[in-house]
Amino acid sequence: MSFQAPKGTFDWLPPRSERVLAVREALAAPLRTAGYGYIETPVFEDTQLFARGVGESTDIVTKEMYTFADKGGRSLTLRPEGTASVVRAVLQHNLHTGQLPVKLWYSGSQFRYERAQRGRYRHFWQVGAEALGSEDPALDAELIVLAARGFASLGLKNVTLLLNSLGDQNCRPAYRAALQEFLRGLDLDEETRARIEINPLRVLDDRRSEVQDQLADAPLVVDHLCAACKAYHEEVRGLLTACGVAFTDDPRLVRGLDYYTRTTFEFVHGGLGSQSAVGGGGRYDGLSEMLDGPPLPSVGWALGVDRTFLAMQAEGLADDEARQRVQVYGVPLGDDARRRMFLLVGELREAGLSADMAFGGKGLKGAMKGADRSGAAFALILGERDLAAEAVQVKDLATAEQSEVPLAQVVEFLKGKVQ
RNA sequence: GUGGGUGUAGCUCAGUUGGCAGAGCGCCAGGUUGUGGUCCUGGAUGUCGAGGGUUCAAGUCCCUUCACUCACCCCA
Repeated sequence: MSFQAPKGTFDWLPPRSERVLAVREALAAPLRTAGYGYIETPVFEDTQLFARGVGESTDIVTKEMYTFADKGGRSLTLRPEGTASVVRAVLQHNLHTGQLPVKLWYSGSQFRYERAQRGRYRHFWQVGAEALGSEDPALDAELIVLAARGFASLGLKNVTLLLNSLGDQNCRPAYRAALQEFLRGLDLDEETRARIEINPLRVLDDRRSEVQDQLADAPLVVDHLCAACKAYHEEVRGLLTACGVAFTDDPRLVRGLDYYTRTTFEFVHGGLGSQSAVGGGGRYDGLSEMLDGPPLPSVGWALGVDRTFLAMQAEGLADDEARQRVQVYGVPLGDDARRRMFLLVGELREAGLSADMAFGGKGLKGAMKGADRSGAAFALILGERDLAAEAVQVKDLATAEQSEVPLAQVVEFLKGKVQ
């Protein structure tokens, strides 16, 4: 085997792929009921969009982007996340000049150049939602509730919601300074010391115990929120509680992208190997301006499709048993019968039944095996004798009962039997 | 970018002090020349990841390399 999927990528194969498709649909379904419109944006964008939107100091931008030059010399990057693209599209097409908020959802591939491990790949899939142009705690709460509904609809029981507020341009600078002062006094490696100056909040997110052990007395954002941010955060918390959505306050939750303000949240699960997040998001009131747009306070999230599937596997919700692929399976004997069966299978499909047939000139036994493996409820056996009689043998594969049905009536006959 | 583990049949994996390349599952065929699932019988499939070295002899020992995987960093 000379070719294989590129490093850090993988293929979804049946029957698992069908379940992943269903996961994607289930995560998106609540958004459709809440007035979110579907948006598709290019898989690649101007590199600067992500550099400015995601943040120059983030790991995503400094080392995880798939960046390449096209034949025109433009620097393009495969999207590492969806929000920057959506904001760019909204600004480009002036969607924000209509009624606000603009509510959009998307679903698709994302790319990050990382060392792959369980739950973390170079090519992965997200379902995302964004509500742009409105500063309303109910909108933050709505999105969180919709995500929680999506996970719940898949049967997931062990998804936990972590919630925090990062403050805004009024209160964050003072907090940031206080945190920096604290962090500078710690014993940290060079890379982390550099991070203190660029994005000190992310030091709080470090999972290494030698770092965490020193952070016990670190100043927390919650203690530095201004009155407006505090009130906003309380409102979000109150709405979630009223909706019956459980959450855990996590004052250390900061997330890795630079654009977040106020509300941040993460849905975590224990079944993802060393990863924990199945989804996450937050408010990004300043992003539009970073991308040369007008002030456009917004909130959004992205849920990891493949990570959600891992979580389902961990909870025993993703059995690999093959499903029924078709309802009816044709078993032709001989060339004349094969031509007639080809037409019959087409008629069945036109009539709304799913149907397949044996291909490749298999013998009867092999064709019957095919019928069995297709999961079909009925096999249609057609040989020379049946053609002469203008009839087909209809075999119930569960009971092994077989009856002869005139070819002219078999479609109606099966419509009555199946479903 | 850094560290650990693993590479043998389509899949999951055995393979002893270096001595004929194996099992289970799957696949194909036959038992049944017009009947699947169960059962019985038979069959095919290998660059033992790749390259080099030691040896009479290497899947096994040594070196190099590649891939996969898990973990760190970080994140969905």
